[in-house]
Amino acid sequence: MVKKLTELEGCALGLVWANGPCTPYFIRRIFQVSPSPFWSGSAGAIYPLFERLERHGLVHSLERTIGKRRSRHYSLSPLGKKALLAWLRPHSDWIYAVPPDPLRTRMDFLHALPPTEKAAFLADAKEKLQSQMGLVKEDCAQKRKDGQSYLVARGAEKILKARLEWINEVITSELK
Amino acid sequence: MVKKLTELEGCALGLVWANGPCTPYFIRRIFQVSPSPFWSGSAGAIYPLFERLERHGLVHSLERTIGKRRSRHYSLSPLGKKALLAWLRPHSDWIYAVPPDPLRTRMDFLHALPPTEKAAFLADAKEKLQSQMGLVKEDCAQKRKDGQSYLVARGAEKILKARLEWINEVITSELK
DNA sequence: CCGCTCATGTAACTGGTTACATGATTTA
DNA sequence: TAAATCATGTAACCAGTTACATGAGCGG
Repeated sequence: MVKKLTELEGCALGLVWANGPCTPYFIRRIFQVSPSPFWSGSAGAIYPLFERLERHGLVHSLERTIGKRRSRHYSLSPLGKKALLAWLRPHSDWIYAVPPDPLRTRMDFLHALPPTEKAAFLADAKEKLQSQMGLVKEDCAQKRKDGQSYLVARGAEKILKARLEWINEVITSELK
Repeated sequence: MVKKLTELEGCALGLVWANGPCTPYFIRRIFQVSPSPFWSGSAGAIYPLFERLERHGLVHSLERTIGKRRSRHYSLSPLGKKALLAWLRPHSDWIYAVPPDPLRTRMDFLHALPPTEKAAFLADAKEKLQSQMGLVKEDCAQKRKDGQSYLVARGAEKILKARLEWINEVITSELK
C-alpha cells in the first residue's frame, strides 16, 4: 500500500492532475493567492514536497530551459493518480468531523479578558469576519467569471457566514 | 516580548487557567474527548509541551504523591496569564480567515473520480456529516446540562450545519 | 493474582516554517 | 544600469505524531 499523503501533498498532487505538467512555483502561487492562510505556499514546503513525491514515484519531472532559466516540470505518474484517488476517497471520518477554528478555540477563554476588552474583542471579530467575507465573495465572483468551478469558494463563503451568525449569537448572549 | 504560542500551547494554557492547577493528563483527556480530531491529545505532544511552558516560565509545577503514584500539577504563573491574554487577543487577521476543511479541499478534485464514485462520495459525505452533527449536538446538550458554556459547541454545530447545506448544494448542482 | 485500564512518560521521526542565498528577468 | 521582483532553491529548526515503555491501581 502507498504511504498516505498529507493534506498538502494530496492537494499538490490534485493540482498537478488538474493543471498538467507544471513547476513547483506554479503550484506555490496557487496556494499563495488562496484566501485561506492555511495554505502558506512557502518555498521550503513545496520544493522538498515535489522531490519527495518524485522519490516515491508519484510524479516524474522534466527539466526545461527557457532562455537562461532552468526549471523542473512535474507531471502525474499512474501511481500518482492512484495515490490521488486514494487520498480523495474517504479513508476515515476525520474528514467530516468539525474542522479546527482558531476563533472558536479562543472563545472558550474569552472571559479571561477584562469585560471591556471582551466586548471589544467580539465587536472586532464581527468586523473582521465581515471583511473576510468580502474577500471570499470576491474570490467566488472571480472564479465564476473565469469559468472556474466556484463550488469550493461557495463552501468557504457559507462557512464564514455561519461563523458570522455565530459571533452575533455570542454577542447577544454575552451582553444580555 | 514573549515568544508567541501555538494553538495547542495557548489552548493548554487556557485550560490551566480555567481549571486551576492540574496534571498534563487532565488536559490530555479534555483534548481526547473533544469532538474535533484536530486535538489529538497525544502524550507525546502534551508532556513535552508542559515542560516547555515551564522552561519559559509560563507555568510552574508541584509534585504530588498520592499513594504510590507521583504526578506533577501545573499552575499558571503571572507571566503565563500575560501570555494567555496575548494569545487570546487578535494579533493578526488569520484567526478570522476561512479555516481549513479537508472535505472542502477534496471537492476541488472530485471529478478525478469516475462519475458513479463521485456520486457515492457525495452521498456518503452527506450521511457522515449528518452523523457528525449528531455527535456535536449531543456534546452541546451535554455541556448545557452540565452548566458549562456551550457557546463553542454551538459554533461547531453551526459550522457543521453550513457544511451540510453546502454539500446539498454541491449534490444538486452536480446531478443537474 | 491476572489482566486491563490509568497515568506518566520518552525517543525517533517528519512535515512544514523561517530565513537565507542566488541568479534571471523586468521595470524605473 | 540600478532596483525590484521573479523563480528556484537550501539549511536549521521545531512542534506534533507514532510507537514504545513502565509502573500503579483496580475488577474479576
